[in-house]
Amino acid sequence: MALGKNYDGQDCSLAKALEVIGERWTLLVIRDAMYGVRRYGDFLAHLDIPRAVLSQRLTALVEAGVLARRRYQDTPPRDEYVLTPMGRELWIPMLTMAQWGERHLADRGPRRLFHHVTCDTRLDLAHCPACGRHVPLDEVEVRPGPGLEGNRNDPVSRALESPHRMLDPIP
Amino acid sequence: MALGKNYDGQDCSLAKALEVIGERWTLLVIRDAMYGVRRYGDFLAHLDIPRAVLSQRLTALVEAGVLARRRYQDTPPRDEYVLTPMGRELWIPMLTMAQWGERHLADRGPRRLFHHVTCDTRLDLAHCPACGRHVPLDEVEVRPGPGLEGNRNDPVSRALESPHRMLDPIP
DNA sequence: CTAGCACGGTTCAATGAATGAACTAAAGTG
DNA sequence: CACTTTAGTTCATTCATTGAACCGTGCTAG
Repeated sequence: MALGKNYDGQDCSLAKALEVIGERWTLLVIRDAMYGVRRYGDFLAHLDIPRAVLSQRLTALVEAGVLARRRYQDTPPRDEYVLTPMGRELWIPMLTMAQWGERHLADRGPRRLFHHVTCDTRLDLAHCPACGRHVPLDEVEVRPGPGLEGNRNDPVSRALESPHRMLDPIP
Repeated sequence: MALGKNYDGQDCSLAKALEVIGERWTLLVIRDAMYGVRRYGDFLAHLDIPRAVLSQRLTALVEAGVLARRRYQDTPPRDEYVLTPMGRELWIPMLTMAQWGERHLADRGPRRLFHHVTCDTRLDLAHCPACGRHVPLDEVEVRPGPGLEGNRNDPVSRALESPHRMLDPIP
């Protein structure tokens, strides 16, 4: 196996998934895309990621089919990165992973609460505990939780200090 | 931020979780522990991982509370690595991630099928679709799926060619 | 009693990836 | 025309991963 991101001999779907989303920074880029971040500069400011790494990750995610690059204005020509349906489906692993972190690594309580907007129920796992239905990403709202530090001042952090519908663009 | 595994400014539970489970190889080590792998040599043979990296990951996971190191015989003294309750809870993010990989990256169908042993239902997501209950790891059985290549010959790969109860030690 | 072996590591040089600062380029604005 | 905004690229340095070799403990067979 070469150095780097592949797990060639593994014959395992988890390993295949990790070849796409397992690199450093990648899942945080996708998390931001789920929050509605679409522009290079917004990712950059919210993640504190080296520019070269962000470029590489965005390109790789577009190639993998997780993000799509889309022209949103012509003068000047500007592209944005939005989640594909395949990318949106990462919502469930991401939520369950974040909730695991919340249970075991957050000493001050949850930082963000995810609610099913159609019934206002707080989510746990992938099914809405109230209505039993599977909850798609665009029916979810994030709200600040008691554990949030709020020590950041970029546009994304500020937008997430109030309830925010997932996938809605950041102002 | 230093180079490496931390995401210091993030104030996010997903980032905190990724500091523990986001490094290269780490989730595959945990996957193997869920299959019942416990010994250094078995991890080594199944993962094709450099020895130094495996040592570092096992030590880090023990420090983080995901694995516990336990003496299982005294002559000669031998330790094994087993999942803690905190580690077992990673089951749900791992399953959902693997199923995402299966849906989008496996061209030949699923490699492994996960069934709820109490009702024999194939699992999708974290709730058993038949009985509606949340499915804990020790009620799950893995079975080979049609997409499995079966080109490996270490003890773990061989054990997983027939149905195997999760967490049961590898023979 | 001793040579060999199994297991669970550590050490080390080489290679590749991440980092952060500086630079580039295209296009619009005052 | 100078300046800004956005979205990158380039590059030297630092750090992590790799794979091969080595180490140490305590059996085990002759």
